[in-house]
Amino acid sequence: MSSNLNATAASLLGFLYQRPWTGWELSRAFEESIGQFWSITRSQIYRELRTLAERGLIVMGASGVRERRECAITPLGRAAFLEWIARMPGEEQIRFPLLLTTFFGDVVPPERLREACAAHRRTHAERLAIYEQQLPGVCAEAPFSALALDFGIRYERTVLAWIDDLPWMRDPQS
Amino acid sequence: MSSNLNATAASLLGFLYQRPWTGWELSRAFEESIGQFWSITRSQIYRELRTLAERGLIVMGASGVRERRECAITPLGRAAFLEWIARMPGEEQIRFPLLLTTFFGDVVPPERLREACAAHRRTHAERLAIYEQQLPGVCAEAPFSALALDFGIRYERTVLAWIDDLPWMRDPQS
DNA sequence: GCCACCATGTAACTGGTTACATGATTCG
DNA sequence: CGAATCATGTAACCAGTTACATGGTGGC
Repeated sequence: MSSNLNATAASLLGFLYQRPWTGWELSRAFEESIGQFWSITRSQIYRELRTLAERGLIVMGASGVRERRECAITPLGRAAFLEWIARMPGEEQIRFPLLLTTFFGDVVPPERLREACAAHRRTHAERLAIYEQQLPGVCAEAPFSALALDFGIRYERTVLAWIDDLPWMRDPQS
Repeated sequence: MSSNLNATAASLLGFLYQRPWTGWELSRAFEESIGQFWSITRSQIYRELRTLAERGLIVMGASGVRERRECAITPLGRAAFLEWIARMPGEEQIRFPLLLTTFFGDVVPPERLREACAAHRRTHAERLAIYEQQLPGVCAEAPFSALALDFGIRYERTVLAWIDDLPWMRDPQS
């Protein structure tokens, strides 16, 4: 078969594997689960859903209220997903602007470095708190998701520790 | 001014800030330094260099041997870079296929999970070793780069620890 | 002097983001 | 009932990737 799925389309199939969803619901589901490590925008979701439908991997129901349409996976779609998910996953890809700021830090005013790091620290601390709060529930209900969530927790802790150890975040005056 | 630089173009200016480079050299420089956390391909480099030249932020020298052209930053380019680098950096973005595999792991044959994790473990261990070997030199020569490298080291250790704690990597038989 | 490999670049395609439009719902 | 907000989707643009072309260089 060698279904030419891209990872974004495939992960949509992953959700659809369990039950039908609308585009909007999929968007929310991503945001609330794997979104931090596989982010996609709504526009992309709708586009991929369209092409999945064209290829017969899903079927789209009739428009309900407000153009809302449920998408359901087909047997062909199930087969394509199972094939995709069992393949060797590619390398991760990270784009971390704060690391660019650090890398070129010798031309950045130290006060800006401190501000930027402090701001990032806050959002990472918040995310960590949310993850930790979610963990017990997810562990009980979706053990595989919990393993991904565990990565998130470890990742956020790593980022926080790194920020805290930056020279301009430790010295009272740098 | 509000120079509309994207992060990729801006980081090229960051290298050019110090001295002239050719496109090829920039590509190597990225790979060997920040590439893991801000990867760009050669095609992109050439395209961005062209538009930077059109906007007067760099000048491109005459073709030397084999079409090779040195690019040099202009005063306008310097100003644009300084402005860009002092702005608040955006959120990081991660796309980690192995996490998708894990997230949807309940439909993946355990043996495949083990293989995939083992393969990733190897490449992450290799990267960690390289980073650790580079650290002393970088610390001495480019302290800001060393801080970014330190993030890389912490990150790789986190990934390795996470993989090692996955249930299918610990149990003798899962 | 030929073969393999390294260096240099472009073009076309695919995927991701931003901006916009508009129809339901809710709440004061 | 009017304003604010939530839900739903499209279109256009921009960034990133893949595939290709071709000219030097170095080793045998």
